[in-house]
Amino acid sequence: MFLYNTLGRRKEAFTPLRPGKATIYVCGITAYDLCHIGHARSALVFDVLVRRLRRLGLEVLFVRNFTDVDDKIINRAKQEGRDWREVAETYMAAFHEDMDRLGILRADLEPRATQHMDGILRLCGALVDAGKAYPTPGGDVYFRVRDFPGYGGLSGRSLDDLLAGARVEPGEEKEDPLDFALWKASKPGEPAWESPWGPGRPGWHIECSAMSSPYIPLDIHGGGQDLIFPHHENEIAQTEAACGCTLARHWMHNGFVRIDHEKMSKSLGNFQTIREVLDHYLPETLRYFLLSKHYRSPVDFSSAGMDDAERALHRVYSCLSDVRETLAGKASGKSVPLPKDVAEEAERIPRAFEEAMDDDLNTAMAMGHIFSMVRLANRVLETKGLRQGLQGHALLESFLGLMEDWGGQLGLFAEPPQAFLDGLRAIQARRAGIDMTRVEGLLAERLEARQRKDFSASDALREELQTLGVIVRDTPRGQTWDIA
RNA sequence: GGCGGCAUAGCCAAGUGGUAAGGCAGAGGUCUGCAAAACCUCCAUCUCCAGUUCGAAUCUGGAUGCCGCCUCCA
Repeated sequence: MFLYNTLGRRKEAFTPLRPGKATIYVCGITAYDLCHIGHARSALVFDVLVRRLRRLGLEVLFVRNFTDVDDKIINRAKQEGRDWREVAETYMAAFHEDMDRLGILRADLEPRATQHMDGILRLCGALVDAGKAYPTPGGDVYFRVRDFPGYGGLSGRSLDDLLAGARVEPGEEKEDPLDFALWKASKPGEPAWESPWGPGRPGWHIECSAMSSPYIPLDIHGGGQDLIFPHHENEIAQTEAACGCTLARHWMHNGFVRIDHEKMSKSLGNFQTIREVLDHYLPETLRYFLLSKHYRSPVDFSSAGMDDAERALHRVYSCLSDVRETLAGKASGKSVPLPKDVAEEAERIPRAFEEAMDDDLNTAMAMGHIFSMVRLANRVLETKGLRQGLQGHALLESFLGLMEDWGGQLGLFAEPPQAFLDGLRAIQARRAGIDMTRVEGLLAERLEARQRKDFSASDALREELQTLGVIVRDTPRGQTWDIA
């Protein structure tokens, strides 16, 4: 499998340090608010990575932390007059709830910063003892950036570049503007832990160093692209300065979700929470939407894009439904050879899917192969002789197997097809504000008209339904419908 | 100002040297009582300019536009 490594900025063959095992650490959220779609994307990318590596037979240890003590949490707690711990608990629970709905697998370990204070203090102490960090009279501890030779390696910046943008906040007692805080003295009323430098709390970066240190060297360390600098750069400096070894061999960073061409973020206020989106769309639609682009590219979130995703999913699930129905019916048992191109495609596509997934997790391309497979299945379904014949039947059987495998890797297509299609119609109807009682009445009327073979009445009803936004379809098994 | 990324059809989106996957939308056809779905066919030379090469969307240089990081951020 080839993965793009931010360290070195190129695709590299991924070979875990210990054969057959992979250790992955991904930066999770700071628990101070509801998650938005950007968080969903990050979680999703690494969810698919883990699924893929497991599918390849690797034993994966997947760690995703929670930052549960931080300025933002403290501020939120102050605003709401709540305890900061309660705020953190609330939003960690919300994270789980939202991610579970999106079918994102739970991490094997979910360390929290507050549970790792010993490790954090040990790490700070070791860095201070080694002269790589220093306490200030005010009780802060800073990391000496200039003493760490590789600093800037991940983000591709030189110390001079960084100096131009560096600034010192009033009240900070840094030796050098580049230095960053490992430990912050607490103000009265703020969460505080005892330390050799007085009561304080950890800086953001050191938390991750402490939480990941039991597992280093990591095979893969991941997060959003906005974490490359300074978070991951600092994490590398702290961990590697303290232990003298490599923090992670492979760094993966997902691209942003944008709205109107701008990064979706809390500070810009242009975000949509996962919950808001799931009020209007099925979780699988969001999942499909996000996976239909490559994980390193930015993706523009829009309702038009989500509507497209719905139609695409509809196509897949309709096909799955038709295939299942055909397989449940009778087969002729006759040998009816597949058209040559169908047979060849059926041979080629599964390989192509694997290649796409192994090429830096190219889910967008993999999705293309899935649709090519769907077309093949539909072609077989198209002709009676073919779908009931031995070879066609076998192809449809293997199609279902492949879709289960592929869907399992992407976290898609796992619903019973009819249930999915029903759910899709329901949410679309709700979104369009369609009066379902009325629709059902008209559908019943039309059914009767058709039984009477009164086609003009039936067609009139179909038109009426159409103006309501409902498309009616007549199939060998009767009348079915969809939201336009 | 420093560093980095992106620019592919009406929309979304793959494709890193060999002549443009896939989805949505559109046109024509098959099927259908008529439709719809499905299937078949059609629909781009890849922002611009200049190079390298037998050959470039893919490499190099330049231009233009957009975005990100440099401050909390997935």
